Amino acid sequence: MKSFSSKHEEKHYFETQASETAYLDWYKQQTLPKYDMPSVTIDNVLMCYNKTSDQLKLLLVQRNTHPYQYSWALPGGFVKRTEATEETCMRETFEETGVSIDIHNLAQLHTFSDPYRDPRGWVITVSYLAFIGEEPLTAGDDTREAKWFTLERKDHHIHLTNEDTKAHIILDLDTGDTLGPDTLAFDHAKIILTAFNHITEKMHHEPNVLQVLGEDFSITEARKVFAKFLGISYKDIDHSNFKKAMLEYLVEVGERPTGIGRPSKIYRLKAI
Amino acid sequence: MKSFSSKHEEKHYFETQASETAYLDWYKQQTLPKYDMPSVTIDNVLMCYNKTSDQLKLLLVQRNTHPYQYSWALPGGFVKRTEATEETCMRETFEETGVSIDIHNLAQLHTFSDPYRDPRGWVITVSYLAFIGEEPLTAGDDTREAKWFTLERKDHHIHLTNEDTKAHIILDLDTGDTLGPDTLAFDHAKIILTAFNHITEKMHHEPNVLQVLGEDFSITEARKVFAKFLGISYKDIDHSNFKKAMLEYLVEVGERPTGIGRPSKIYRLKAI
DNA sequence: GAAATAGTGTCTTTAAGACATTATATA
DNA sequence: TATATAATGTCTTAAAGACACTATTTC
Repeated sequence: MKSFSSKHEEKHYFETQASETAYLDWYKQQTLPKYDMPSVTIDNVLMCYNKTSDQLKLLLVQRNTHPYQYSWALPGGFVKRTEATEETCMRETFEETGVSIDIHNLAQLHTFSDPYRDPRGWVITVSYLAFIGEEPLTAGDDTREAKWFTLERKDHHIHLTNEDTKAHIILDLDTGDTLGPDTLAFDHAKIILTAFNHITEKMHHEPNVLQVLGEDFSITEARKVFAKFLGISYKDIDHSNFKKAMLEYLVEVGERPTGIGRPSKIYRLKAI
Repeated sequence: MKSFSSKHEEKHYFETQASETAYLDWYKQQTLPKYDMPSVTIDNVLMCYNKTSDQLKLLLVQRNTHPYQYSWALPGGFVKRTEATEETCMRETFEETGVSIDIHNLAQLHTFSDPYRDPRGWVITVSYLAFIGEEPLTAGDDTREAKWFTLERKDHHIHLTNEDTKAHIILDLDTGDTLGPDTLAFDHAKIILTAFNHITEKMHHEPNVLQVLGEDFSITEARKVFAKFLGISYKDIDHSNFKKAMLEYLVEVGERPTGIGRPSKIYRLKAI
């Protein structure tokens, strides 16, 4: 075994002279100076759409402990040692809604790192956006109080409302402020607005939002989803022009009776 | 002072009954279960453009220790307890190039979190993109061996070359593989490609890349920068059409003789 | 047939692109 | 005046949008 006259010489030897394998073996045996490290979490903006009620939905979880007791928060949680953040997002989403999300349907939004964004300490969060095709009947176990909120854009505000709990949260689209009677925990208002703007900007060229409609959907259903993000009536989106623009991203897969009226053709998002 | 019959009861009291201030005071006194926490770093894709040589430049630092000894890496470093990642990026960039970057000229790209992306342990990195208007004569202190690489797009490859060290790195734009004689450390090839694609996709609608030209620049200079990212000659970008499209984002601020030929008008990026 | 819903076709306006012309400098 | 460089103008083509019309269903 090699011997060294000083710790510094040993370090220099392994870092620059030894093989990489030898270096890594040595490195793992060292007691490292304890740097301050942050906790890392993910937060997921999880959306779905209810065709029957024509409502866009966002999942929120009510906090029953400090900090932000009684505020609403995005589903999320701590990243584990062996996970990429995408995997954390999928795991947490499954744990809280029972819904499995394909990794390709997950979009990373932004990493929020204000060192004081969590009053308990240093927590950095990576935010994600996911769409699911159906509203699960029960979102999460009862203890965590996960609820689907209806998301409505009106003027320069986003309204988040939940019938069960009578909760009502209002976000200002321009300033990012929370105005409603109820509140969002941490910087989750910022995350939700980031997600909303992300979708609204990109949907015309990458209409992944339509995943909220499930596998198959009609042009009119797609118009309804778009209208939610634009804060207008779906009738203000011209069927013909919309179809012309969207057809680039869709494949026709059949036809479906629509109750009264002419049956609608049904489409599917093209695989990218 | 309040007393509790069990630790659990105490926890429950502070989390749900006490005031938030009381909760936080209590929380900070607790010895917390040591969760595994990652180190968090930033990596900065720092670009500039040399008008004289018409070359796009990217800053890389050669590693002289394991792991990835002798490979080239993006400038970056560990996030400190009191910093947002943007601040870390600005600090590290200043330390390594002497250049101060305005926070508004920093764009967050993506957070890379593969738990095994660093052979030494768990390191999550937040990547940034920054443009600086001038190529500093000396990039960083000598010990860290920071060098400006010329970035050239040819066919489906990106060539990174440095004259001093004769280093040459080739990246495949389609697969993301590193092909050249020299190599990039960690997943930095992926980060550079993310940055390159980010710029190329967005420059027509948000021409922040033009910050590499400094405050004031001509239409032709802007065409030359765009051409670098498209891998074509600037003459293949029609002056008239390009100006028509860009004028939306520019303000005319004067005129400048160009040596031979008609003087060019000079422009500045509109403040958003 | 009336009402409801969806799909198709046409015309207008606007933006994108190709290309030709004009303007201002230097040698 | 020739040449280099940059700016401007015109024409063509393609995309975006407004609007009218046709098709298929239920009551």
